[in-house]
Amino acid sequence: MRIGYPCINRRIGCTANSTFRLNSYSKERVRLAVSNNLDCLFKILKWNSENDLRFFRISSDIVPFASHPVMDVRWTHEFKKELKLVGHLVRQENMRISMHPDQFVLLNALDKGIVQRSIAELRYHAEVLDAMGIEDAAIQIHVGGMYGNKAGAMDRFINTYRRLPANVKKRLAIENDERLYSLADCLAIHERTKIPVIFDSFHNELNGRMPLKEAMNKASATWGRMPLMMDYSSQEKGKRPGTHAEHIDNGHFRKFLKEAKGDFDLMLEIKDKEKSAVQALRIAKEMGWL
DNA sequence: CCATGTCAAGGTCAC
DNA sequence: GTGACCTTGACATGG
Repeated sequence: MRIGYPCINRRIGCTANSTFRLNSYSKERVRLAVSNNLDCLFKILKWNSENDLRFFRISSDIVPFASHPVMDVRWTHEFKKELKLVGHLVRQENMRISMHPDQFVLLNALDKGIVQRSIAELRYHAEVLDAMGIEDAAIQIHVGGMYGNKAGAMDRFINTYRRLPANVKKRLAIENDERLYSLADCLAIHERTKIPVIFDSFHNELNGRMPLKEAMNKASATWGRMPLMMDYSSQEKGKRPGTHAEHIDNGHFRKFLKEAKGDFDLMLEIKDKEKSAVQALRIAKEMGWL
């Protein structure tokens, strides 16, 4: 099992997701941001490997505005060396990588323009991973909207998926969300497409509520010989249901690990990031998971 | 220098 | 049909 956290490290004093306003766009701003982001990403991954955290989500802001028409920097070319360096470290330290384009990527939108922009955004994510030479990372997305007809929306998702470029397709994974598409829905899409399903245990508690063992078994089966990729969180007390915890809830986490089964990599979607990840790692080691 | 409003992109739900 | 909310840090501006 590998344990990790998404995008941001609060301890080492740099960020790999710096961006700027579209209004302030210039070639120089892009170069400055990308240079800073790649430099910091390398430092974070280095810190992670030294702390035995071997799962990390690279921020979609690593190259700001990459899929926007305004982009006019050939960043894959200009930062070739730095991108390769990251990939080298990832392979050397046996780390697993994911990326998670946000809510604007909707492969099943009714509007063709939205679908086109979504595909462009996915292409960008695949280009980052191509340039790093990381073939087996996941680009994780949700199924999308319902548009008043879930079956139709799922059909549209599948049809668009089939037309995606190969470098996107080989990395795309879908994740159950907390309101619209449950794990069962994602598994149904897997049946028709073979897309791997990332299991989010917190979302499953809010939507679907498939028993944990069954959920993990079924999601695992979608990954073939690769370990299941999982997102984990717990409810922040006193906040709207669905709010991610500020700190890891030790009791909840131990209970989860007691029930969990199989070979999986775990991403802690908890707000204090590497702090909780370090603690989770300690607990998992205590309980004999690694 | 600090406080506050704002940020590429969409969808859903309550009213 | 309109506005709040999702979710989040940090950019950017105005005082």
